[in-house]
Amino acid sequence: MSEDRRLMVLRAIVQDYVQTSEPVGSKALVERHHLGVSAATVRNDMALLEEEGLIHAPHTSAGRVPTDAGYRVFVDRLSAVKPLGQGERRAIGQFLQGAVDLDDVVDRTVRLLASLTRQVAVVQYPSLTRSTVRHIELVPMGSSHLMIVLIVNTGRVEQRVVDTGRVLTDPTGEALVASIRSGINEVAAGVPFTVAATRLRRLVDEADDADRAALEAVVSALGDALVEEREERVVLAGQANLARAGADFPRSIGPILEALEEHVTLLRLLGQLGDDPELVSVRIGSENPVTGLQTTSLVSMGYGSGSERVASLGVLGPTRMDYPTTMASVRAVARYVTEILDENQAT
Amino acid sequence: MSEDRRLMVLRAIVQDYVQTSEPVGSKALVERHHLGVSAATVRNDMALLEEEGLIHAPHTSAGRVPTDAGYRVFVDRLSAVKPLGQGERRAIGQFLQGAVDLDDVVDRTVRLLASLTRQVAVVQYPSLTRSTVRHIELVPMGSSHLMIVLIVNTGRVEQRVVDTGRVLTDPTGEALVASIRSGINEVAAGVPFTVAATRLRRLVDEADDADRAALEAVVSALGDALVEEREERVVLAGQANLARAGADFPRSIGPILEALEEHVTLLRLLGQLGDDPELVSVRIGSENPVTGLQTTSLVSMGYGSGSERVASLGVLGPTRMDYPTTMASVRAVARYVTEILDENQAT
DNA sequence: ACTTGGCACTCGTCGATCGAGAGTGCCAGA
DNA sequence: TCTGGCACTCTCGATCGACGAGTGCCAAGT
Repeated sequence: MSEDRRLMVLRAIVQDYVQTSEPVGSKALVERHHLGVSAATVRNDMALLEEEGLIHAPHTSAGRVPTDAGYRVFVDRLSAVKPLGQGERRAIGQFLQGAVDLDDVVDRTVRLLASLTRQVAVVQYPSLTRSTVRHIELVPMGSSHLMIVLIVNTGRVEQRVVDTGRVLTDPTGEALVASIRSGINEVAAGVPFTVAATRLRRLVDEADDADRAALEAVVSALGDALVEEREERVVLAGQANLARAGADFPRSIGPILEALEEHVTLLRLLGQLGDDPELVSVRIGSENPVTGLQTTSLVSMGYGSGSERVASLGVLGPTRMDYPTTMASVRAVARYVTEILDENQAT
Repeated sequence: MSEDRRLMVLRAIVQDYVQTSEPVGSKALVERHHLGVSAATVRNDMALLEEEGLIHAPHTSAGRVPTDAGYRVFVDRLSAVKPLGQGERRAIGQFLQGAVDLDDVVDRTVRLLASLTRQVAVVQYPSLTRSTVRHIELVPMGSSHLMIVLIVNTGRVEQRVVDTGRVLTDPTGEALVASIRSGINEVAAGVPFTVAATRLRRLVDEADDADRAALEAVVSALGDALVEEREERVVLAGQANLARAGADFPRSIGPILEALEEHVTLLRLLGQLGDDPELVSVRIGSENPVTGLQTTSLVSMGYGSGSERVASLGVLGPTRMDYPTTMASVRAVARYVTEILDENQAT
């Protein structure tokens, strides 16, 4: 009857199984945890847990293994996110502190996360669409080409080259470039991408006929950059950790590696977070819609400037993972990266 | 005695083994290739080849398998690089043509190479140190900070933020920024990195005391960017192909994945090319100095603007690979990428 | 109404044995 | 120098049986 004890048993099973990676039997359980009841009682509880679909026996005479649903209950009701040790927190800070630009921050973050959790780490680049324009620079190239450099508040830089169809090297041309430069920065600097895109379009409509063509070329290239999908990028690290945990994957790790190369679906996955951005999101095994990742769990969290989450990062591993510790690491790293980005962004 | 025939036998062994991935015996050989001699004769040749260390029998009563040295001879003396089919060439062109900036070129290239060869592809970013400065832009941020944007002739962009320690928002400050901008571009634009670095340093020495500090801050940040090691980056794709070829790797693919995450050593490896930049370089198995990659072969080639090779790309796979086809793909892609970069660079 | 010890039963694992098949090395003859 | 023949070796896969872990259920205890 005691539901409480049944959950204690579930928790014990998860913990033991995570540690030993072998199906856990009733006898081993009562030996390693002081549950205050006998093995036979535990067996009865196990039978119930199996009926509820929380655990499962690989074959008649082996111990029990948690199902995806079992891990779900464990994560939701039976575990607390372990705070990280002092040393680890300091290590995170030091490792990320030395980053020199945004690429470097992302690079260091993903490696840090991989080595901390010993799993595959995934970090999404801060998304442009939710970002703001910091500055747009125009650099003449050759006689009629302009290189457009778009600088984003997260520190990211995008560039494009366009042909204006006009000679820009004479005084008139130089004046034109200067006027376009100041014009677009006036309406777009400091403004979120979506707003900037519409304002720039309006700017073109209002322009003199004479300069319209050149301005139009610049704005349309910028528009591409502002909405472009390619901007959504992810970086991975720690794939080797999959091989180490090879025994956890029934059908070899090939399909998992394949799924990891589909950056587009990975991004979609990372984008689906829970409601509360301060919370770590966990997707377990078959909860996961992506083919190939259904034997894995994804622990992820948003990060980025202040309360606005601009991107996500996370960790992917076997469903048999140490959730409390992994969740702690992911959360700590996400918070740290957010801090770093805030500092860099401080105008 | 006939050395020629012995080499024919070696070639046949390599071809069959690559295709079937099973040790090849004398009988199978005479059936599949018309060598004009009997199985017994082939056996004698095999015994000699084994003495020379070119082939090797996994156990007493199995067929023979080429050794690393055997593959070496095959690559050097027994194979011609197969030209690619018309369709493939066109596919390469189309796939790379749509690239929008340097990141995109590299990204597409690595994916293309991976899917073409069905192996792990490695592409090095065009190295900065062998590149030239196209333009340097300065963007004020806040009251005393400057963002420095360095634009490289390959299309790459680097940026840094420095604190000049001066107020830049008043007229004096704006003039200072303008003068620094024109000063550094005058000496550095269009110039190779190494030269630019020394010229910039001289510029600082000659500056007025009043503006020296601000200029110095800018130049020292630029100096960092010009020599920085982080600039050396590689991108990978196709790791999943390792898993597919899993049977080829005696000790699981873990160590290989680990080695692939050591970007620094990967870069060193890619940097070691043969003398002739037009030639594809092949490093086979144990020829490879990196721990973990000694069961793999690396097929690589330099690429980049015109005759100056600025970086390398390649493919990593099991020693049992189809060398002629792989070499053809690598060479074709390298040439195409070179072309694309040349176009983009055309001033 | 739970809990507990006991016991029969089920299966998967491990190791040994064995036969089949593939391939070799060597020899004697052309 | 090549060829056919033949004895030998070694791996691979299947079969078998003992072993052990773990369960499910039952009857007795609290």
